[in-house]
Amino acid sequence: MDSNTSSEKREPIQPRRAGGRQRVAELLAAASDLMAERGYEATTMAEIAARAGAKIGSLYRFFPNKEAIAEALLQHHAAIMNEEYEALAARAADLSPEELADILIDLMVILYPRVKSLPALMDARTDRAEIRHTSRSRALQGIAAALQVCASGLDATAAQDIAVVVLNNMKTMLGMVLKDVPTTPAAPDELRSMNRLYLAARLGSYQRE
Amino acid sequence: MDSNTSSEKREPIQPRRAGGRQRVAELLAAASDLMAERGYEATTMAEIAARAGAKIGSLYRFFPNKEAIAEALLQHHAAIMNEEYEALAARAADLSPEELADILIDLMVILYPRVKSLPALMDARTDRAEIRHTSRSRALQGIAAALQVCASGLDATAAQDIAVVVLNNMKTMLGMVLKDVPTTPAAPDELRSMNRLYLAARLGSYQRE
DNA sequence: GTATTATTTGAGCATGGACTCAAATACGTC
DNA sequence: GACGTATTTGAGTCCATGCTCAAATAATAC
Repeated sequence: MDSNTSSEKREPIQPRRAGGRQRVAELLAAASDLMAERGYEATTMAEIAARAGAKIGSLYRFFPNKEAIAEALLQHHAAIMNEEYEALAARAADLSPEELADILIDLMVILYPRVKSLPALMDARTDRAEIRHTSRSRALQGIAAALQVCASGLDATAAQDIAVVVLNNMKTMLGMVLKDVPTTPAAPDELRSMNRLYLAARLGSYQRE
Repeated sequence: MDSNTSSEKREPIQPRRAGGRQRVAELLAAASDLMAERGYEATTMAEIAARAGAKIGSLYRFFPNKEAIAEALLQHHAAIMNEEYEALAARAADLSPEELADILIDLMVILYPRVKSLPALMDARTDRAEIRHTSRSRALQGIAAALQVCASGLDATAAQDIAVVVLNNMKTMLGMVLKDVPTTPAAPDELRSMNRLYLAARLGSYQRE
């Protein structure tokens, strides 16, 4: 219906002074917190500015629109996740399936403080399908890689399939811990044990040592 | 900030003619479909009316506000779920843990066509926490009951804990089937086998026969 | 100190969407 | 067919929120 008829997608202005860089950081932090609390849609631009101690105009100086904030946050999250999954693959070699299972199941919980708005952004019903898919793929890839390192001989396809299931377990655990979802006290342990049982069964046959 | 100062919460007008009852049904069906597609927030009252072939004024005759639609839908869903879980408990007695696992894992998928908007309504970030919690509890209770029937001797607390995990597996399966989430083709089978493994391990010891 | 440029400010615009209401119309009943 | 009531209609109100912009202010360079 429209397209790039005239107004080019005005690209974000980069801060050029220390103060500006700090503002950007504060704005992103405020946005991340708010979106984690209320969700993407329910978080207003005015609120973001207010929580960062800035005025709405400052917010729009550095971010052309709300989407841009989401993108910046996802970008940031992606970097952190990459890092973390690489670290995991590095030490997965000398882990038993059970140990790997226990590490994975808590991984999102441990990462959470650094990527608070990730769940809100992944759930949001905007476009942005692309970057969301990328983020998810990266996680799956990271998990699959760790699985393959742990169970050498496991083929890539199976690793992907298992990763999908394990990623869901990780998300479930995060939900339980955040009390997004009311849970019985022992439920996390149940989840942990299911995850362990599953990976032991699925990776057990490939285990060297 | 406000409270019930004056305007009583005008209670919904009940249709008094056949035409009215049909309208209500059409409106609810349209709302359910749209909310399933777009989510609660993103679904507008105008769209709901339009899809039902009605005008906005008709919609507001039978539903005082958007929340009321959500409530009516959840009410409806609750009834269906109750029914289904009772039926399950009735036949759980002569099922092996593995069989029960396989039935449960697909239960949401099978139920889905009749409760399309349930996920959207459970995810929505409105108040309504109460009714949402009720809905979830009912599901957990239903699952726990089936587990206890299948594994007589399983105590109620453990049944609840296991139910929490199984319910999450059910939701995950629904997500996979609906392609809410991109998945490898074999991932559903992985999930199924994990669920079976888990319930077999957890309920196996109690099994009679 | 003066010029230049980055940053801040906040009133205000534009849009969309929840919700209202008085008048018109359809239905049912006698 | 006339009356009463249920239902329909849709233009219009209100308000929240994303976003704009010209003017003020602060930082930096010389």
